[in-house]
Amino acid sequence: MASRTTQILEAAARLVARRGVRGLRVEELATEAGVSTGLIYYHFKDRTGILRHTLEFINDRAERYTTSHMADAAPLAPRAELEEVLLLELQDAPEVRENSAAWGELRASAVFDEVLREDLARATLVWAQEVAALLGRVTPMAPAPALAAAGERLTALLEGLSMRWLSGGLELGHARDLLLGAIDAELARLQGK
Amino acid sequence: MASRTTQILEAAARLVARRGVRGLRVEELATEAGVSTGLIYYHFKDRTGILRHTLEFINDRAERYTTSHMADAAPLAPRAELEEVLLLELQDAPEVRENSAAWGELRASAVFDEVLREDLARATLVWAQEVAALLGRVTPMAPAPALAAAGERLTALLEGLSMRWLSGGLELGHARDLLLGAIDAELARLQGK
DNA sequence: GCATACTAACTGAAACTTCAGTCAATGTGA
DNA sequence: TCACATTGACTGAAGTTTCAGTTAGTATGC
Repeated sequence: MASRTTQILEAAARLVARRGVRGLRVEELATEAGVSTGLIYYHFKDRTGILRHTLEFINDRAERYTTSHMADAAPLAPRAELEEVLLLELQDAPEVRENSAAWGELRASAVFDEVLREDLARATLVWAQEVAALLGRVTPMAPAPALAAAGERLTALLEGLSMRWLSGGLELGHARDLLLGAIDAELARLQGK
Repeated sequence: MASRTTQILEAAARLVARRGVRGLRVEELATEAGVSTGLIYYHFKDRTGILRHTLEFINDRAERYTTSHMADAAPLAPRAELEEVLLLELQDAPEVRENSAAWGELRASAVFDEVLREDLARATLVWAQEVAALLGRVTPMAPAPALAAAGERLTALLEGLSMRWLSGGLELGHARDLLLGAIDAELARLQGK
């Protein structure tokens, strides 16, 4: 059984995905988590603290479901693995959608909230580096800075596509095709150079 | 001279860019617009109404802003023009920053607000098509669907980079380099095919 | 009996909304 | 031309609501 803290964070992630960071009310969070408002403040310093931990939680959860695939029986070819890791974020599974929505909200909120920035920037960096590492396994001869740049571009693109998908401007399948095209373009560039 | 309603909406757009949708205070809006709080409610039903009209206003302005640029008949080489149009959104000028921030807020809000979606999707489409047209002038032999896809990718990437820039996770110069790299990759792909 | 976990009820400030009333401009009838 | 009536734009303060955060007190396990 999940700890109280986890239970609250799960509810927060759910709520952020449903109502947005802007729409997250502490009292509503308490109801969603099935606890009192006081308990929220017992476990978290303040609303911003809730948000910061929610971001961390979402990030950990995303990492878990991306890396858990890596433990699968069949070891994939580097490129297939790269594609799978990136496409994982573009699926209509409730948890994935929730993660993407919450991530987008936190990104948008960080524009106006200093406190969220550092954690977000670090998480983004780690993510981009992971993608860069995967790219490196596909094109081992490519120089590190080029890999890093490609990793940043692919993750930034994925965020952009994800927002369009969630805001209803882009079909999921089309978003996936666009992302695959970008992977193709980046790899061609890395190999050609 | 702008009408009172427009004057209020301009102030609201400014404030949304500065403080975010959640940070928009009616009293602060009144001050920014140089009117009384009462007048806000004389012209708009309630806070939600202000927001709805403001986002619509931003959306219209963004659409006008991009398309008016094409009328310049700038004597630039196709590729230079393409780069200029895209890099326009990544500048530290107050007006650009305001537009980008407001657009990001609009995009994020649309995830939770049905009403905003349709207009947003249309503006996005127009923008992506404009970029596709510019790409087509650089690589006239490229098939239309490939151009359209590249236009969608570049604009989505730009949105993603813009958000990272505004949320403090990316230096402006680096964002510009990344975008130029993506243009390079897309053009290489269009020509190579 | 002490620490940890937890709740219900409450507080205060911030912010949304309303409203009674002012003001300038524009009819309108004699 | 002048007095009076009407209207739309507008103000600022009072009224009301919302919400993050607090507190006092209770249960539970060690």
